Amino acid sequence: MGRAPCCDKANVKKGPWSPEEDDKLKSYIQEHGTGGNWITLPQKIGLKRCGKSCRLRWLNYLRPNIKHGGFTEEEDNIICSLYVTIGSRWSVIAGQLPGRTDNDIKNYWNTKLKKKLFGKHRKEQQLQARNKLLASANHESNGRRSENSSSNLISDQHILQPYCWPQNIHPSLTYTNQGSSFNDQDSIRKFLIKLGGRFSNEDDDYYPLHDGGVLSRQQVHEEQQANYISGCINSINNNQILQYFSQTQTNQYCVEGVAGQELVQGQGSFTETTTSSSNNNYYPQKLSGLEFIYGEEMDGTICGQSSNWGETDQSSSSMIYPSLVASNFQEEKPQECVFQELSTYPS
DNA sequence: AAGAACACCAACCGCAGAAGA
DNA sequence: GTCTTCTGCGGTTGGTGTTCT
Repeated sequence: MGRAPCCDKANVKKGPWSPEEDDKLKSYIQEHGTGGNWITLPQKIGLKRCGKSCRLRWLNYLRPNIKHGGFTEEEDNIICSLYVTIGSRWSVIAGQLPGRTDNDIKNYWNTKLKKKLFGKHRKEQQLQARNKLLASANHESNGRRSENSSSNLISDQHILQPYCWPQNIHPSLTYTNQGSSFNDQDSIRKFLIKLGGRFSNEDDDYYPLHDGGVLSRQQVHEEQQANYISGCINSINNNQILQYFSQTQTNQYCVEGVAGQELVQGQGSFTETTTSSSNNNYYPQKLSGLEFIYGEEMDGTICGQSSNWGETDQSSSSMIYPSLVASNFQEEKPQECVFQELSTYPS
């Protein structure tokens, strides 16, 4: 059985709101509140609008103390930092910026901030990578002939400089493994707490579960990494990986956000995965909006999983991504293989 | 001056989770 | 426990304005 529509779509007006409609909605809500039911609200005030549309209009535009445009540098920094940490959770990010709406921040990120931060940088990187590839190709054609050109291409690419996240996004957010870097979960948590303390109690070393239980930070850390890796390599189950964790040092190259996001990073460069919060699995998936870091032509292969992000031409991509190939795993020492790759990339 | 390309942003859509019957 | 309804969220679309050729 399909879900009933929230409104009669034939009888609702779409498109831009008129000043009259704005006035009706604003004055009603200011006088009576929403009444806890957006669906019936438009009928009450005689608006031929969908309840969802009214809600959106109110939240994004009519609500008092809404700021539009004119983002400050400090706000830019906060948005960037949070995006790196928690991904595209615009409502959470908006919660840290009073007067800003998630829609506004989302638009701002997609249209301006992304380009501001990476546009020029990326072009330079791509040009550099392309030149090196050309030089490498010339060298090959003049000298030795490769038996397997594709594998050599990949290894050559690994020599190239990968995309680097700008170091000046936020003073407390760096990608080195030294000093006050953002290289562990505590740092991220402290940073988020500093921004507003919405995420957790500073003294809290335990993560609440839906069933009322708790997980220690270490347990969460291990489970997330295990889920992540098992998501990469389907043939290895979580328990095997957790077992590995219990026997070895935690991999220091996995940096987790509070909500299961991970930045798998190396020295001054990183690759990114995000997780599906909806089903509590920590499987990598597309992190929308960061293709510019990887390169537009990236084929969506994350740790050996292809996720059909779009058409690609791998040979033209200047993105260096640490590929954890499943077949490697299925051989003799699977766990060592993945951790070796993670911990040594990029060399 | 005109058309194309690009940028911006308000609004829509569909999905998932929460709440209630 | 199941179904329905509502809310909130993030991704996407499409209209409009601006810049480029």
